[in-house]
Amino acid sequence: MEMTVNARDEERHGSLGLGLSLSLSIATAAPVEPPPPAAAQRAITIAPISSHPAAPVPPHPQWWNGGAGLFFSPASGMDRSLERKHHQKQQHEAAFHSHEMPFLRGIDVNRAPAGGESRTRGSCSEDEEPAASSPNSTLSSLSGKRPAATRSGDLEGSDHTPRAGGGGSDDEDSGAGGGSRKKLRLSKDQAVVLEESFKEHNTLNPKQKAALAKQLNLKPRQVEVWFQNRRARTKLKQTEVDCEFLKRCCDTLTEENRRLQREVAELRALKLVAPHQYARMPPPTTLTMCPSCERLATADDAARRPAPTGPWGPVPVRPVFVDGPARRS
DNA sequence: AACACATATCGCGTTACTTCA
DNA sequence: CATGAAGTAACGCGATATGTG
Repeated sequence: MEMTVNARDEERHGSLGLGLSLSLSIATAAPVEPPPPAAAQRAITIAPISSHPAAPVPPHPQWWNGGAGLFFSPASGMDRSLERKHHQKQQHEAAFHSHEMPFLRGIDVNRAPAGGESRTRGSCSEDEEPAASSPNSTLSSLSGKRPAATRSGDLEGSDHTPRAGGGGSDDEDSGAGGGSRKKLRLSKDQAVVLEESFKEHNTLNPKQKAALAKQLNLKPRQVEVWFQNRRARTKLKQTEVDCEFLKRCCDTLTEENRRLQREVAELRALKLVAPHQYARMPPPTTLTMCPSCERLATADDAARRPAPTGPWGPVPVRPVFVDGPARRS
């Protein structure tokens, strides 16, 4: 899906959160490419953002609905740097005040950590905590299928995947071209704790990261990676939801366009057949723009439609992806 | 103050591995 | 059992922010 490219642009420019540009001409409503079938198959919980204010919504990219137009305020107008600062400050404060994460209590899924790690990107103090094994995790294949990536630090060479032949101290063997990307499967308990943490805040400050890693007997880097992937998943799901939503918007506008075209044709015909009558008629259809929702509407619409949420009818509500861990049925 | 550099973190795209139908 | 698809941990890279000399 090309949306990822747009999503990156969107992020870089920090303007439109949709990562999709819906260019709709009234005359020619551009068809929106349907999402891949996989997107439709996945179970996606859609919660209207306006009707469920208490529902979990993506933390800082805040959407608000402006009718047919979707608006995006990146963290209440903050740019990315400010947003990050703000977020970090928020989290530091949270860490200070709560001092511990309630969901971390009673989690002892792994055994005691053993050994350290080396990192390419410098040594973060909390990252230098002892690494841990994950006995509850499913161990990946122990035979390397390809040379380890060039990133010598991180999880490569870590000891969280014990070797078949015992040992399992430092897996430097992975670095010298013969290693593999050792992928552990997080245990259910670990995943649950991470999910709980993610629900509270989708980014972690170093303290939280370290605490979480310690509690789960994971490396801080693993926690970091998990959160990064989790954010990516959330964004992907939201993009899929957005795609569906925009498709529906497109369909609606296309139908509206057809209706207006028909109306124009009828009026033209009427003008040809009975010009006198036509002259006495009030202006047939006035295309106006709703000031609040920026929706094109006709005078007929205004008279005809009830206005529960907007001057000219219900305002389309952008669905927000409310997610849990993705699980296959 | 301006600059260079190191470090940390992020998003994104990708890869490789695991799990399951 | 083999296989393909889906899920996901981990990686590489570039961008950005921050701290330090």
